[in-house]
Amino acid sequence: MLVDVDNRKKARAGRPRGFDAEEALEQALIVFWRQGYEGATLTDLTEAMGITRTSMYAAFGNKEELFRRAVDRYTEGPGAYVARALEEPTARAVAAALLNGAVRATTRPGYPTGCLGVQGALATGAPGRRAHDVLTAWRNYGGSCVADRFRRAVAEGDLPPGTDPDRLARYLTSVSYGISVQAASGIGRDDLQQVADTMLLNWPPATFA
Amino acid sequence: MLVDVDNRKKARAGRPRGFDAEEALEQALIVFWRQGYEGATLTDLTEAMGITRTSMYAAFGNKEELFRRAVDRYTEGPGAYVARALEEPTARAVAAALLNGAVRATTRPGYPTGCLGVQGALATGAPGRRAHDVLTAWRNYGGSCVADRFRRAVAEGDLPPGTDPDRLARYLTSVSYGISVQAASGIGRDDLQQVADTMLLNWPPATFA
DNA sequence: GTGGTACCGTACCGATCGGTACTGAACTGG
DNA sequence: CCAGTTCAGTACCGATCGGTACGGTACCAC
Repeated sequence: MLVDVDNRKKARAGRPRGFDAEEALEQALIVFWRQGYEGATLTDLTEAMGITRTSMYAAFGNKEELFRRAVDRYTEGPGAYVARALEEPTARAVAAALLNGAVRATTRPGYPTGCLGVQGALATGAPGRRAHDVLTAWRNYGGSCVADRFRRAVAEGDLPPGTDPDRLARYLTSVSYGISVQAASGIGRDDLQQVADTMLLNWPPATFA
Repeated sequence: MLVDVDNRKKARAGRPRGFDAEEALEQALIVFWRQGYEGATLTDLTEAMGITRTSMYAAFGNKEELFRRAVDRYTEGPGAYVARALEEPTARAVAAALLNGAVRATTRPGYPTGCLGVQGALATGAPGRRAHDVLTAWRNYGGSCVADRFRRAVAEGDLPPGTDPDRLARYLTSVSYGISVQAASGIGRDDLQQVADTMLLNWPPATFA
């Protein structure tokens, strides 16, 4: 496969693509989000994307690659609150942004409830193993970023000395994932916000060894 | 279909069943647990159960019914800690039993990681909708039982007056579901126990307003 | 024994799975 | 214009999906 080094506006030879790949990916993302990797069939996906199977395979490779691309888009779109949260100036603000962001992202009107990173491929058969691994890595990477952020907070005196940043990060992300599961169960935004608020009211939690 | 009113030891006419239905159900439970409803094929299930498709359909009806039976067995087996937790004498003991039970059940050696009730059918396509609904109801029922237990605790003065039992239950179950997701991500038992311990160290959480 | 009944295994069902070969059509560079 | 390239739609691929028809077998009541 030739690498398209110059992928700017310069028109390539041949018939130009007849659909917006980003918009199509957005629709695929929504299907994966609502139905999970295994529950989303090629027919479901391409119908939502408004293109044929052939066009999908030409543009994205295969179902697995499409899923990967959808996860990337999710990370930069509905899941972007995570990266933004990590840039907050204090550990408390990080926790608040993460929890409030989770509540909003998992109950966004017009979008599926819950979190793609949680429900996209939590338990799968053999054909979905790759997707499962992708999301497991996605979750664990996110958790490690939070841990790193808290490590810095401890070093900066922003968190009590002796705080275990890994433990605190795991606790925080657990609540975040719990919110996602509750959202997928149909719990409303206000009730989930109470969960987030409850955690923030008790922040930072005692964690003495 | 005739209802088998007298299903006790009295031998029915015809050739007796050549396998242990309970043991077969246990194996099916494990497959559903690890692969989810949609990810578990009839071939996966029957091979694990050690019986043919015909025997499975004769004994359990169809895949959906088998899943329901597996969920029931899960509730009475690995998930029995929930019912036991609700019988603890204090709200704190309830929370401790629930969290410790979740940690142990989701990281049981020889069993799949995570919780069947969470990962069995969190996001599905149309064919898995029933399974999805079954587990959503399962989770919400469990949550309502915890809320009822906390309502009693408030009435008994076991929790601070003004405590919102629904809110507290949602918070607790969220952490429990979060533990399940983390377990499915491969987080080990010790690390998950820290999550449970962290919550218990901060119990009961402040929930004013 | 004999008839009736339920279990078991094979072999198969239509439908759908993810993925592709092939045929034109639409465009660019020369 | 023409040659070369890429896109799109149809029609199809083998494999597998959940589910079943059917014939043989093992057991019970009588």
